[in-house]
Amino acid sequence: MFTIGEFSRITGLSIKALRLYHDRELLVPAQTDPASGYRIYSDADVERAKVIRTLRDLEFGLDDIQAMLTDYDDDASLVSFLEARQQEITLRRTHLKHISRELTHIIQQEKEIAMTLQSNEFDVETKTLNTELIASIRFQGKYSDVGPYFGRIARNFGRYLCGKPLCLYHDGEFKAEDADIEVGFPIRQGQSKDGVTVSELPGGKAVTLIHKGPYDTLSASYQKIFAYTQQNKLQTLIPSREVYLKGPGMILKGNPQNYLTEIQVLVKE
Amino acid sequence: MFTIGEFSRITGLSIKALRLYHDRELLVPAQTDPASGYRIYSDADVERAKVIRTLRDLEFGLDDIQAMLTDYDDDASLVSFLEARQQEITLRRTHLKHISRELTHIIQQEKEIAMTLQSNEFDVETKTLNTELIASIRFQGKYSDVGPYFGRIARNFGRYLCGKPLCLYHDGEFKAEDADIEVGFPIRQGQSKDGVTVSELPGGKAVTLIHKGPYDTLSASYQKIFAYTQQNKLQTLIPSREVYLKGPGMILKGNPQNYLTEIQVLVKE
DNA sequence: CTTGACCCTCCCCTTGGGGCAGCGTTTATC
DNA sequence: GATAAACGCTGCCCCAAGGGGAGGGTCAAG
Repeated sequence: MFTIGEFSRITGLSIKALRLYHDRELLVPAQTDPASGYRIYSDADVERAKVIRTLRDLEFGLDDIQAMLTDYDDDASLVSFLEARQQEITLRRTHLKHISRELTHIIQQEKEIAMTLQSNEFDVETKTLNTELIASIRFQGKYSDVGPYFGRIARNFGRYLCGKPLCLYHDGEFKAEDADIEVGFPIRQGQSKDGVTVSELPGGKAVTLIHKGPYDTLSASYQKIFAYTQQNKLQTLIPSREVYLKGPGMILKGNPQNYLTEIQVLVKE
Repeated sequence: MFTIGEFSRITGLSIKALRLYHDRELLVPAQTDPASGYRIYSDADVERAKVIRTLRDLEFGLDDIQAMLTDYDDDASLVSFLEARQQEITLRRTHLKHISRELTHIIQQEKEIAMTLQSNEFDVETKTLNTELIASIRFQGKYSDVGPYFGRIARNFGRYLCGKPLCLYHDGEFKAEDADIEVGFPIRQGQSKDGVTVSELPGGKAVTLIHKGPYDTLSASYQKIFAYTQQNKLQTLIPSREVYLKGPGMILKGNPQNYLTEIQVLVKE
């Protein structure tokens, strides 16, 4: 016969838990001293407590445990309970897996951006771009209309995205109203569908500059780029490209002063 | 401007949740009609609500979300939060994985037993046993001492177990007190360690009988077996074996009347 | 007799809302 | 203008499985 403290140490169940189980009639001590109210547990109670602990470790609810202990005396009859629990846990696990993947994705994105921020001095550079596979939508409209198009591509190709969103400007001049804009994402693979075109974006020699700040100050960076191309007698090609290295985040909108946009202009070699 | 009901439909957050977030000052509506107390939400509130929803979908707590929205305006600064959450989720996932494995194990065991129960008529049979790799402990003592030895083997070889527990009786006669008993489990692989010996249990022609009932009635089944061997002029070998197909379950003790024990006695061929 | 360890009951707290009662407001319809 | 349906408000209790603590009784040793 054990006091509740001893019993707690034996079974690994907290005193609070034991009192709760007594209340719920899940584990009623063999005796209760009527005078003092002290609970006195027996060896048989130890057995039952161990069973309860096992089931709690499997994260069954107290009500389930109650039912299992009341109605059954054999593991075989518990199989349906176990299978139900198994299924719940599987569901929960896949859900957590999704969350985990999502988090990993966001974290990785942010880390890449942090590296770009550190390593770059935001000067005009000349580099060779690789040909990329992109999923894109081309439309006529205003720049501010791009949001939903990005959303549509992301929904259709979410699993295959492998880079930052970008815009191609097919006009040779600036147009506020009726611009010929193509929005897209680099993807690993995929087929055109639902109005989204999968195509190869050709690479080549390009003059690039990373612009830091809100989108409405991009023109200053364009000026730098074109100053550079003229100075170096480079002939620019259209479409020009903007790669949105860091814009509004996955969660927060962020400070536009910290947005990073790489402007890429292909030039004749 | 939206009423709480409209806002709820827009954001996918329940009215109850919205009122709670207001209480907690996590999402305070743009205005509150002083006369009626009606909450009136703005477009800016929609943005904030979406952020909150995203974070809730990642199963952040309201307090965490509060902190994230109060102190930061950029995803980059959330990375430490995200990583902490990531780690919690990983922990939780591995825990659930353990539970899931445990459940699968129990369920599978019980299903095997259920099949044995259906397909067998509990008659004396002659069959050929395969050689098995077992992890075992041999000791001198009483039958009732076996429990802890099984526990020790299971702890050391838990991952490699691939069959039912068994006992080998090395005495040629019945001994109550100082029997020479070897307890073991079939395993897939492993090395001797911590007093547990890994060895090959030789197979061969055997006379077997599945005994149904508590262990103290095993003698009746032994009697049947030896009656059979004598009748068929078979010479029995020691050690004899008991394989505990169904004993006390992983969770419940079960009804001893339903215990199943296969007695195996090798015979000379 | 005291002291410290142990035990009791009772109440509040946790998370993220759900449900309901009781009452007020808005809006459309008659 | 009246009325009813739909919508909104606050306030209270509820969930699971205990944890924390207050206030008070009990037990064993010194």
